[in-house]
Order: sequence, then C-alpha cells, then structure tokens
Amino acid sequence: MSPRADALRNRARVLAAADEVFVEHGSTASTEEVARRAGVGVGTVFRHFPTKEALRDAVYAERLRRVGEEASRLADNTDAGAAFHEFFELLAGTSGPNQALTEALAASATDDQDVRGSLGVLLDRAQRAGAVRSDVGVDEVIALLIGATQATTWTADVSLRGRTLNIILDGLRPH
Amino acid sequence: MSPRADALRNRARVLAAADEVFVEHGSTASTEEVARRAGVGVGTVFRHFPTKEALRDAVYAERLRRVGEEASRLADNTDAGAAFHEFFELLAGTSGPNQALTEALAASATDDQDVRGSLGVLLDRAQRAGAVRSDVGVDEVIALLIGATQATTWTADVSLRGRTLNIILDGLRPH
Amino acid sequence: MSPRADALRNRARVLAAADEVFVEHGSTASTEEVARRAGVGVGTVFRHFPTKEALRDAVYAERLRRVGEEASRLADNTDAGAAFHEFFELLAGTSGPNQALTEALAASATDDQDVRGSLGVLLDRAQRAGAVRSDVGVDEVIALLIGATQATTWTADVSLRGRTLNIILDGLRPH
Amino acid sequence: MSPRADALRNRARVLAAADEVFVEHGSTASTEEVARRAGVGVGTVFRHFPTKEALRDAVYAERLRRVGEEASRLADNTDAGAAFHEFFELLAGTSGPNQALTEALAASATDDQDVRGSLGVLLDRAQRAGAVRSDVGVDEVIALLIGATQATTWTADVSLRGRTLNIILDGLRPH
DNA sequence: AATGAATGAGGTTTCATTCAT
DNA sequence: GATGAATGAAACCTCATTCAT
Repeated sequence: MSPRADALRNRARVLAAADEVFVEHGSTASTEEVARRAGVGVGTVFRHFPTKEALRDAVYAERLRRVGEEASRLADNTDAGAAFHEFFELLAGTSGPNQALTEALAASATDDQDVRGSLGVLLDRAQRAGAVRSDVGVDEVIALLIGATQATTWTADVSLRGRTLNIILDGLRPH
Repeated sequence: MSPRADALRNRARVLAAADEVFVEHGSTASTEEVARRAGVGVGTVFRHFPTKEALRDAVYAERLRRVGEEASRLADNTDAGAAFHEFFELLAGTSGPNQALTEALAASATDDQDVRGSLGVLLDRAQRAGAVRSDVGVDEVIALLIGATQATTWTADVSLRGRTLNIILDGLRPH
Repeated sequence: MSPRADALRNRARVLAAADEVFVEHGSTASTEEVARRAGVGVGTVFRHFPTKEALRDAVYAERLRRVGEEASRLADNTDAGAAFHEFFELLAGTSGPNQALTEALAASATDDQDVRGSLGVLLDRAQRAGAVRSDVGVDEVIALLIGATQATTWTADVSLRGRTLNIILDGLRPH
Repeated sequence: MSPRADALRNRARVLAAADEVFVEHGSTASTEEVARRAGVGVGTVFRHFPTKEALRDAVYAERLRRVGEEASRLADNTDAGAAFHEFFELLAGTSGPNQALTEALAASATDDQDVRGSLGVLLDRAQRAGAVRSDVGVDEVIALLIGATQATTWTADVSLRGRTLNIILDGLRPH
C-alpha cells in the first residue's frame, strides 16, 4: 500500500547487488554494473545513494552489521574458546565469500560501537575461559582479523589457509 | 652515451617513479603522473611498459627483488632468530614505506624462485636456531608477512602495530 | 473544498514557487527544486505544466500580467511623466527582484495585447504631457526596458545603475 | 617542425568552434558539440581548457580582445564622434553576430584593463569633440553597450533596432 | 627513441519525464 | 489528483593508449 515498500525493497536490492559486485570486482566497479546487477536504472542507485562513496559506505556498514550479528550469535555458544575460534574461521578462514565482511572492518575507521561491543563480549568470554591471552584488546583482535583475512586470501590452497590461521590463533593463546 | 644506455636509464627512472607514485596514490594513479615524476613523456612510459598492467607487474617484480635482497642481507646476521624477526618488522612493522614491498608478495603469484630461496634460507636458519617452530614453511611465512602488513596498515597507532606484530611472531615460536 | 479548488490552488503555488526559484537560480533550476519550494511532488508540477518549457512560459506569462498591472496602476497617477519614469525605475532600476518582470518581456515575443495596451496608455499619457518624445512607440519602450534592465544588472554599483538609467531616460525626452 | 604548431592550431580551432557554438546555442551548449564542430575529440577540448568554465572564460577573453581591437582601430578615425557611434553600432547595432562581443563584456567582471583603456580613448576623444556628454565614464559606456545589445537582440526588426539604438545614443549626447 | 597532443570509451552525476501506488 | 520512485539520456571529465612529429 505504501510506496515506501517498493522503495525499500529496491534499496535493499541495490545494496545486495553492490555487495556482490564489490566482492567480484572490488569497490572500483562501475555504478552501471551495480545497477545492471540490481535490475534497476543508474538513476535509482543514485537516488538511494547520492554518491559512489555513499554506496560503498553503505555496503561496508551493512557488512559490519553482519559481522556484529555473527559475533552476537556465537557469543551464545557455551564453549567461549570455540566460539572465538569459529568466529575467526568464519571471517578469515576457508570459507571464501565471508571475507568481504572483514574488508568492511578494514575500510571503516571502525569506531562502530555495536561491532566493538559484540566483539568485546566474544573476546571477554574467551579470555575468562582461558582460551585467549589476557593482554589483548578488541583493537588487536580487529587488526588480526584483517591480517588473517589477507593472509588467507593470498592463496587458494585451503590447507595452507588453515595452517596460517592456526599460527595466528596460536599467537593469541595464553603464554 | 650509447643509445641503449639512455634507454636503460629511462626505464629505471620510470620504474622508480612508478614505485613512488604507487606507494603514494595506489596503483590507480595515472600514467601521466608517473611520467611527470620520472621526468619523461607518457610515450616513453608506454614504450618501456606497453600496458599499465605491465608497468605494475614490473614494479612488483622489482619490489620482490628487493625483498629477496633484504632477506639475503639479513641471512648473514649471526643471530638467526633476530634476523628473522627483523625481517618481519622491516616489511610489516612500524616503518611505513617498506610495507610496499609486501604488497608485491601479495599481488604476485610468488612463484619467484629467488625470493622463495632467500626467504627459505632465512627461515631455515631461524628454525635451526630454535627461534621459529619447525612445522612452518616458506608459504606460511609469506602469508603471514602479508597478513601482518595488512594488520598493521589498518591502524596509525604505532604501539598497537607493535603489539599486533608480536602476537603473530609469538604464533611462529616453537610450541 | 471541491477538488477543482485544490487543483487551482496547487497550480498557483507551483507557479509562485517557480517564479521564486527562477529568480534565485535562473530557469535552469531543477523541477524538483520547484516542487520542493511549492510543497508538492514533482508529479504535481508536471500535471499542471506538462513540460519544463510550459512551466517557464507560464511563469513568464504571469510576470507579464504583473507588468501590465503595474503599468495600469501607474497610469492613474496624475503626473504622467513621473509615472512613466517610475515605471522604468521599478522594472529596470535599483530595486532587484522586480527585474524579473522585464525578463518576461525579453523572453516572450510579447504579442501579448494586454501588456502592449497598458504600456501604450502609460506611454501615450507621458507623450501628451510632453515628458517623452513623440517619435517612439511601445516597441521602442519595450526594447529599452529590456536594455535598461540588462545594463543595470551588469553592475552591483547602485549609483552607476542610476546614472545609466538616467542616460536612457534622457534619450527618451523630447529633443 | 615543432609539435606546438599543431597544438596551437587546434587550440585556436577549438576556441573558434566554441565561439560559434556559444553564439548559436548559448554557453550551456555541450562540450561534445564544441568538439564536433572543431573536428576534434572531447579529450582535446579538455586538454586545452581543463574545465567547461575555463573554455567559456577563454572564449569571452578572446571576444574582449576583439572588442579592444575594434575600439583601437576606430580611435584612429578623424571624426571622433562618428567613431564612437560606429563602435556602438558595430557591437550593438544591426549587425548580428558581433553582439557576441558584448556578451563578453557582460559576463566578465571587465576589470580587463586593455579593453577599458581602448574604450577610454575612444570615449575621451568623442567627449573632447563635443559628441558625447562629459559626465559619463567608461563604466556607463559599458553598461549602455550591454543594454543596447540586449535591447536590439530582442527584436528581429532591423529598423526598430536602429531607432532603439539612436535613443540611447541621444541620451549620451551633451545636454 | 622520445615526446606529448589526440583520441574516445567509460565513469560519475543530474534531471526532465513517466508511471505504479 | 497527488505522490515520489524509477528511468535513461546526456553532461562533464579522466585516462589508457596511439601516433605524428
């Protein structure tokens, strides 16, 4: 009934298309390509995101939101150490497409308090469970997530990815 | 004074200029900017490197060469563990411009046997000295160099960079 | 309360808004801006004026109507010469926003008989009073109004505007 | 022999084409249209004039130069009054395309000292000859040139143009 | 070999106009 | 009738690449 429903749906479609296209071709991909993928005209993309930069920011913000969601979801896990490790594997590990999430962490200043909060809980519980050394904070975790993502992105060799990630996780263990 | 000498000198100047410009503005910087920095015309850039991609590849290859050089130089150090750590700090640590070297590792497939050889020596000696765990190979080291670079690039906070790098190096220690 | 009343009111609001916006930003201002100023949607603007050009023409026609009104109002003045001079000063003189009225004269072919009639009366009375030379007609007056407007628009210097306008009015005096 | 010869010729061709196109369609005409008229690619236009605004300014500057030239040429005329009148007729009178010259006067701030100088000489000599009233300066003349141009542009009726221009020139006569 | 002017495809953005709600 | 989201042509501008000098 409301015209907003359609508009919101289009906004979401554009955002999803931009996410996909940015994953495939980087955020320098043309706005026309994003529009084509979303099945809308260029004008529609610019109506929702008045600038290329605004579109990129929105994509990153949405990804950050999903990072926070994943962290929150895992924080419910009874084994806090396993949850922390799973989080790393999810974002930086063998599963490819999720790596885009980490790009958002790298791109934004990450003063996003929601994400920091979710990560903080996850980290705190892992530290209390004795699974992560106590002298690291959220910032180190973010830096290492970014690093681990890039490290594993470099190679297509899945087992190498796993070994590399484990080295980083070993560095995070107490002592 | 032979024409070939001039040509070679120009090639080197273009390469050096491209390296500088790419460090400053990324490899999306215009070829015109590279030519200006090198003090030559665009035509000259394209004579030596027929494509933007060829120029970028050449810059990366040159950087890789320097990575190998650094590794070789440090391999002479009597303290093999210290040499290994210094290498990491040099490429991924607090010192900014050297990080461009790691970009080359990340960008190329790194089947460059010279670099692999130099790194192999450095790693092997550190492992024999008991400073690095024995279950890692050159590939893991490359992946971690890339990761450490990105992790430390993310933040401008120098002390955070140091702490992050140390976590990765801790992960590389025996046990 | 009848639907037609609403529609007419909207038409008037759009017209007024367009006039304002065109004065401020020229007639290249976007229709969206006009709609915003009028407090209606773009669709409403296009319902009343099917084309940008139609809107501009309507604005000019409305301005012409106001030119005629001013001329008629001044024609009642007992001092016909003063009325004629005041008319020039009103449209082309120091007072800024009224200059938009003259734009309408310049833009349209000005075969508008109402305006020509009102101007004719004003001119005729001034000529009978001996304030304006007898060898000029309405067309010359219109041309000079346009010219005087542009001449005074050129500079922000108010006293220069006045002196320029006076020269033109001197040219219109008998002998 | 020098590559500059061709470049300069192209610059001149672009400038000439822009002048023509701006006369025909106003200075909002597209740069592509200018390029097409000049027989070059868009890139060439932007190489010589990095901005649309820069192109417009260059066109106006060139027109101003021609205004100054005309004024200087006429200043040699023995009959100073006739020279002054001829100048007005040339710029604002019946001859159509020259009106573009006046547009440049209107568009620029006209702090161009060359033009002011040339006009000053022409005016001064006319005043000394008793053909122009002594209480007007260069600014009034410029304003009136602009006004006369717009006044005569309004109509296609050549005799009306002449009569309008004469009224303005009458206003400039002593007493 | 070197130069840098020329080219034109392609990218971002705006805006008149249409049309589903 | 009104709304404003969607459309896509067109504008400005950039830049890799070519080529005449």
